[in-house]
Amino acid sequence: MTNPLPYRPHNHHACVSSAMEEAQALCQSSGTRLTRLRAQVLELIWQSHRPLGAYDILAVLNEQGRKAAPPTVYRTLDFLQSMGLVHRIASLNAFIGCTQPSHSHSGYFLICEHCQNVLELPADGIRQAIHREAAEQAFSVRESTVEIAGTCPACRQTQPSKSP
Amino acid sequence: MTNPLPYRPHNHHACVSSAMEEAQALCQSSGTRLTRLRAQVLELIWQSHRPLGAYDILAVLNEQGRKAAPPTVYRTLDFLQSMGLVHRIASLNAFIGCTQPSHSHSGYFLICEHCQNVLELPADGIRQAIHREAAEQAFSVRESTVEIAGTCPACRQTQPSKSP
DNA sequence: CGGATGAATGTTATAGTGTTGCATTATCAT
DNA sequence: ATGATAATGCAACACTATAACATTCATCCG
Repeated sequence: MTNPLPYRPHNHHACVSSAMEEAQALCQSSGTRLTRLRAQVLELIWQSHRPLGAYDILAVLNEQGRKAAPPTVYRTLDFLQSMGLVHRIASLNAFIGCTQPSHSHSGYFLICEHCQNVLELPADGIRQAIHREAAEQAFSVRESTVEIAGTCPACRQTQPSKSP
Repeated sequence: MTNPLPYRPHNHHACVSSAMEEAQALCQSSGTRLTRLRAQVLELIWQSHRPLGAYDILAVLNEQGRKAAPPTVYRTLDFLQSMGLVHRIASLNAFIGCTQPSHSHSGYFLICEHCQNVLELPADGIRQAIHREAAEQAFSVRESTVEIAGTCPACRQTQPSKSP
């Protein structure tokens, strides 16, 4: 029904393993530990290019034989977020792997409402616009949430129109 | 402790009543009904320039003698949102009055993490940047969520620095 | 007026999301 | 090894939101 891969085609296996390697390196250099649980959760998230809910992750962990309860998942997600390895998408109550974990940044997302794929944007233009508008209000920005819902190019072709 | 008024000073009573009048007019012209309950909820929201949770609203309604349960509040909020009279702030699970109900638009918000006041921006610059970046990805935008958390000018003066 | 109709609200129950607090286990440096 | 610290297990709970059905309210038409 919906495509498990992002609409921008790529080698998914390579994409996951390179993300895992990058995560490992990041944790080493920061003196934190990418434990088995954390790696497991990160990999789950990366295997899906669409956002996963905390309870989705929980269910998979339990299928995999680990006895996990909600706090386990949320703590793990907190860690991964603090490392910049995953982002939380507030409008979906869900989590997605960060494509640029090395750079500290807020996430800017294009969310397809048809196939649920999410594309993370570098979004320098948006960031600049935000800081410009904030500056006009003398507001100092800590973090910005930008979540753009709509239709990705692939789905627009498949479902070209909804007009009556 | 925290200031119940927005950091941009204004005549709050007038601001609330003009919002209520505008809401009344909007509903009349669209053939919908601004019932007592709906007006009550909208006024509650407007009286606070900070976002209110659905259960905050519920509590006040019950204090005011109405026997309300969650669906009552959520349905009312759905109506007010569909009229563009209030916005939901996803990152806070809370609701705030819309300052431009006549224009259809997404909300762009500056959220002060210290005093909880929220300022809604017209944000043409941000909107343009979003559409430009989306267009580059051939993504068609339906709705965008922009929620900028940080410190408002008033709070920056009060709590000038958190650096050690 | 009075009944029919549809919109709005009341009511009960439940689903979904996230947190607190404390017990236990694993890891690491001495 | 041992003691300190980080990570995970576990139980209970708080907060946010929706489903399904019953009742009340407003309006329109005869």
